[in-house]
Amino acid sequence: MARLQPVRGTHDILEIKARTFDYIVSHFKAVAERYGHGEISTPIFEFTEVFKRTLGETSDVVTKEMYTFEDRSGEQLTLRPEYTAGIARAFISGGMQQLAPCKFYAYGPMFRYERPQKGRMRQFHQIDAEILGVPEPQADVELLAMAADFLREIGLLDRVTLEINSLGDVESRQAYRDALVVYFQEYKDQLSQDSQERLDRNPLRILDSKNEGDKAIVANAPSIQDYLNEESRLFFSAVCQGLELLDIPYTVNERLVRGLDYYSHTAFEFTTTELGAQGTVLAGGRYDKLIEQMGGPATAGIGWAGGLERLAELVTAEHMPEAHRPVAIIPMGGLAQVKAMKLAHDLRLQGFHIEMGYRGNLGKRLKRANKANAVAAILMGEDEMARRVVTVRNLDSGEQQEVALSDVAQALQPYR
RNA sequence: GCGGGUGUAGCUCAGUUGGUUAGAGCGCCAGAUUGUGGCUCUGGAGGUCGCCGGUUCAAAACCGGUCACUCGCCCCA
Repeated sequence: MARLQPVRGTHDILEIKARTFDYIVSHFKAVAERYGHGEISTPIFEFTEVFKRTLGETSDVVTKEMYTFEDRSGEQLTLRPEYTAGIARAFISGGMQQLAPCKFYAYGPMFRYERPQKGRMRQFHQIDAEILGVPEPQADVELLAMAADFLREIGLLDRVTLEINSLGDVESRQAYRDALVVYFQEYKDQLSQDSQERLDRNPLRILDSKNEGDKAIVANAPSIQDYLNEESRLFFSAVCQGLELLDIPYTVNERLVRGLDYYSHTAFEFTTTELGAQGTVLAGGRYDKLIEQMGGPATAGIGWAGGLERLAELVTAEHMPEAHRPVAIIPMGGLAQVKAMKLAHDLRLQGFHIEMGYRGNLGKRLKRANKANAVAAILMGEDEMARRVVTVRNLDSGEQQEVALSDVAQALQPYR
C-alpha cells in the first residue's frame, strides 16, 4: 500500500465516463435481447490452460500479456484477456451442446499485461456477443447486423467502417499460408526485422504490417481470395450477400487477419480513424474448431467483442441522455432539519431525486443546489414550519410559491 | 519487451542564460448579502516543483538514475 496510485494501466471510472459506459452497455443489452441473445456472465479468471489452449501457445496474448498467478492451493489461474475462451469453456462444462444453438451476450473487465497507450490499458472492458452451434453463414450475417444496429443506436455507425475478409477453412488457410511463405521468402532480406520473425511464427500477420517497406512488398502478395476452396468461397459470398440484403455497408479487405489462432472463415472489424493507433472498435469472427480443440463436442461458433473504452471515446454528448436533475431540499433551523429528513425520505420513496442541503446559510445552500444542477429547491424555514408550508422555488426561472407541506409531492410533479 | 515526449496548487499551465518570499486562470472556502442561487467584487486556504542522488556559493531549471503519465512500435477491443 505504499503507493497511493492506481496500478499501471488501470483507471477509476466515474461521473461522465461511468454514465457513458452505462449508456453503451444498456443499448448493447437491449439490442442483444432483440436478437434473441441471453446474458451470460463467466468468472473473470479461469485455469490458465483455458486461455493457453484456445488462444494458441505462440500468440502474443499468451506469451507476454497474460495476468497469471498461483492461488493458495497452487492452481495456475489467469485473469481473462478476452471473453470467448471463457464462454466456450462454460459451454462445455455446462453440457450446453444439448441446448445449441446458444446465443449469448456478456460484458465486463478484461486484463492484459501490456504497455498502456491511447485506447489500450491493462484493465479494460468489453461487450461481447457469441453464437454457438450454428455453422451456417446466416449466423455471421445476423451477428454483424446486430453489431451494426448497436453501433447505429449509440450514434457511431456512420463514423466507423466495416471491413470483412475470409480466412477460409483449415484447408484453404493452410494452402494460403504456404503460398505466402513462398512469396515472402523471396523478399526475406527486404522485410523489416519484425516481419522476418513473423515469417516463421505467423506469416499472415505480415499482411497488416505498418512498416512502409513491408507495405510495398505486401501490395503484390497473393490474396486469400484466390486460395479459398469451393466451400469457403460459397460461405463467404453468402455472408456478403446477406449484408447487401440488409443494406449494411462493408468493404472486403483481403489483408485483414486476426491475431488469435482460433479464427476461420469470416473475420471482421469495425474501425475508426479517430482514435489514433488503436482504431479497432469492435471485431470478431468465426471459430468453428475452437470448442472441439478445447476437448468439447464439435460445435461451430462465431462472435465479436467491442472495447468499451474505445467506444466511449467516440460517443459524444449529443447522444447521451441528460443526467437526471434533482430537487434540492434546504432546511434552515433545527425543527426544519428534522422535517426535511422526513420529507426527503417520503419523496424518494415516491421516486423523486432528492439532494439535501446540509451546510451554510441559505445563499450557500442554494449555490450548492445550483451546482448539483437541481431543477427546483424546497425551502424550509422556521416560519414556514410554523405554518406547515414550504417554499418551492424553480431554479431555472426563479419563480417560487408556498405549498402546504402535505401537498409537496403534488407540486413537484413537473420536476420529476 | 522497444523508442519518443512530459512530470510545478484539486484541474489547465507559465516560470528568462541556474539567483534569494514559486506564479496565473479555473475550482475550493469565506465575506460583500443573519432567509434567496447563477453575474460581479474583495479576501483566504492550498506546493516534499514526481522521487533519489550528483554538479554548484546557489537547482523547479543542469547531469545520472528511478517511478508515473502520455504517444508510437509489437500486438490487440
